[in-house]
Amino acid sequence: MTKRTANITIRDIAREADVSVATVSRYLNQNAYVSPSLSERIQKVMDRLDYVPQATARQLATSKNNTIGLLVPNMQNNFFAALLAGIEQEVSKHNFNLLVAIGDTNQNQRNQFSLGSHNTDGLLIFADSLTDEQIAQLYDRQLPMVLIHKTSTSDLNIPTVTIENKSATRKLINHLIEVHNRTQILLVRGSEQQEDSYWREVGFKDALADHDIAFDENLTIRGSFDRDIAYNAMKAFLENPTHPEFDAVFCGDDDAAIGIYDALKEKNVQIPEEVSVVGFDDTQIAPFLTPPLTTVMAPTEEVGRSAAKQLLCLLNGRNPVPVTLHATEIVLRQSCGCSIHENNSQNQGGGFYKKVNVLP
Amino acid sequence: MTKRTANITIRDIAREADVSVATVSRYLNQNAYVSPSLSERIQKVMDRLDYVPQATARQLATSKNNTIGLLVPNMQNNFFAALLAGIEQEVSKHNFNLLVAIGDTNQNQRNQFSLGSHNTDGLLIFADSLTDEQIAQLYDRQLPMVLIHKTSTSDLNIPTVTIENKSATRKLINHLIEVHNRTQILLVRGSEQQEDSYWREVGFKDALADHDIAFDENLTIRGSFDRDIAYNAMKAFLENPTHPEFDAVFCGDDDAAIGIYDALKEKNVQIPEEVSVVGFDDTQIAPFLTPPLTTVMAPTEEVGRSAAKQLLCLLNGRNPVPVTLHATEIVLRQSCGCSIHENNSQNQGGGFYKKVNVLP
DNA sequence: CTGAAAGCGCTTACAG
DNA sequence: CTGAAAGCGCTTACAG
Repeated sequence: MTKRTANITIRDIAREADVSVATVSRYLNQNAYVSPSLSERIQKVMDRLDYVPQATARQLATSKNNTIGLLVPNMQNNFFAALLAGIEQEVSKHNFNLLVAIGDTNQNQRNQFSLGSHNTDGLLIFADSLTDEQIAQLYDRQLPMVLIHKTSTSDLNIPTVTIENKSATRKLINHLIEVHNRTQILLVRGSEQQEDSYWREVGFKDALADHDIAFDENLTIRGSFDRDIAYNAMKAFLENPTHPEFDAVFCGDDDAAIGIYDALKEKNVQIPEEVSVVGFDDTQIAPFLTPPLTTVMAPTEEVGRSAAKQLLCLLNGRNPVPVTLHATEIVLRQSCGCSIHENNSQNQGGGFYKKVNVLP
Repeated sequence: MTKRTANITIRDIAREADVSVATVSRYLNQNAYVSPSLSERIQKVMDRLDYVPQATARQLATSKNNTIGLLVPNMQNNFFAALLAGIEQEVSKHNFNLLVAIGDTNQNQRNQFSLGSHNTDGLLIFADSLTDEQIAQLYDRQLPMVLIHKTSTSDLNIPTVTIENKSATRKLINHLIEVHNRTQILLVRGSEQQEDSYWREVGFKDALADHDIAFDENLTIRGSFDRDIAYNAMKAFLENPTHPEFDAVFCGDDDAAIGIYDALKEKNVQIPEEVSVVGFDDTQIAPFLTPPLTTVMAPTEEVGRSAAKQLLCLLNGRNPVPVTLHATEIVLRQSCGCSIHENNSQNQGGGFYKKVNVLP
């Protein structure tokens, strides 16, 4: 066992500098005037002894952890890295630490979360990492929280940071209908609890309604935001001899789109000539699919940053914004049927717009 | 300020259950026999008061943080999510917490790291997140550490978990030479400090030597493991009217390959007809490039898991493996010139081998 | 401006 | 098997 050498403590510093521990503490935290001569003596000793204050002791004394926790359901989906990057940036800027837990993994027997008020000052909760009951439980314990891509049930008062799903989807589907004359659009549903799926579906239906197209339950499949599930669902759909005709697919998200592409290609369905395909998120991979995926750009890193900001707000006793809704924009690439007149077909990973020439 | 309600403590439990705090503590930690009747009383009170032990107090008393820290230089590169997933999995399995810090962000004035013995029991350090001096400094403080994709300087004794770079690269380049008759292969160098780059370059040279091809310094460019840097370097190379001819590019890693693709396509260089391109890592994006990228599969999630394992080993006083070298394998897709006889060209994100038909 | 002392909420020898 | 008490390393009223 790597026994840690007896730590040098604030008491050692105090003794060597011939001051009280209180003074050392004050110098350390810069929260009270300490005379220059003492300051200098203290600093010298700290340098000499290579002193680092013990976070735990400070936390216990102040009952602040200086740490926030992030809870995500898994790490599959492509945009997690972006979310984390945004969060970490903001969190470390304010000298907080970031504890990360992946929901799936932490199904403790005792229904006790690995992250909570015992080890964090507050939690960032992504989508359905936690059930509503679990969230309510933490809320009862007064744990500061911010929800990401999910709004809190109406009786609770938890700030939310999410993206505009509905109108972007509507615009995207309208593009399919108006520009590419698609009318039989297959909807790949996300998981039911997922709020993003819900609003995307609403936007989808709005677009149909805009053009007096009846929503057809037969033109839906259950896909979740998962590549393989989407692949299998699409495959099953295509292999059903009585499946209705369709001329486009709205995938729910980009990861699902990957599975949809595979299933379609396997059956030699041409994208976009026979069937337009569109996704949502504009993850890193979208511009690299063949054909490049038309989708909706979600500013995920920004979402991460602003969620962290809201939580920090809460921790500082300032009033957070109840709902932060980040704007999204459709990104036209070729999978909808649009064509491109530049030849550097890949140099735009970041979700930038392309100069497109719309072809019906 | 969301004042936390006065916490219920072990003392409350003890009082209500009419036992001593020592007994509650023992029951909590299951580290000494507590009679069934007391146990029951304690459990009841804990349930009733909804008690959660305060991690900080426990940490201070035991001088264990039950937390390990992960340091990464940035989050750009695609494989970070996989690494993190592997680490979190292992760490949470052992009921440890995971603190994440991104190196770039934390350049504190005082040369004090946000992660260290003051808030973690040990550190997982990815590649060159820290300088050798910084590592040495932490080592002096006896902080348990494991290096990932980097070996420790010979005077220190820090376990390393990394991948086999050299022989895989050699095999990859030999494939280019032997199967596709490439002889003028451009080397896109990674950053100098990066050990992966170093060994890949050695493997590259070995392959040339295998075929008595002289290594040509003019056939190298400085690329780093970064898409944009690689793009610009490749572009500059191509625009130099006196640039030497080349018939293949070894990109250093997959991210760089993306930039190389862009630069090549911009100049209408056909991949792989005119120039073969190969990468390293087999990140999620590799099979989706056009043409799909031939590369080397690095088991990143596994690397994460095993790094965490070694650190946990260290923390438990058991002897860690000094160097864990994970095997890698070349993955043939089309960018080298191989062709494929299946039509589902994308349904293999995970880095599986394809059934390939080798064409010279 | 500085210090002595109590306290944060646990754990763990030491007794019995 | 259980309890009383000291201690982990800080912070922060309270005095002076």
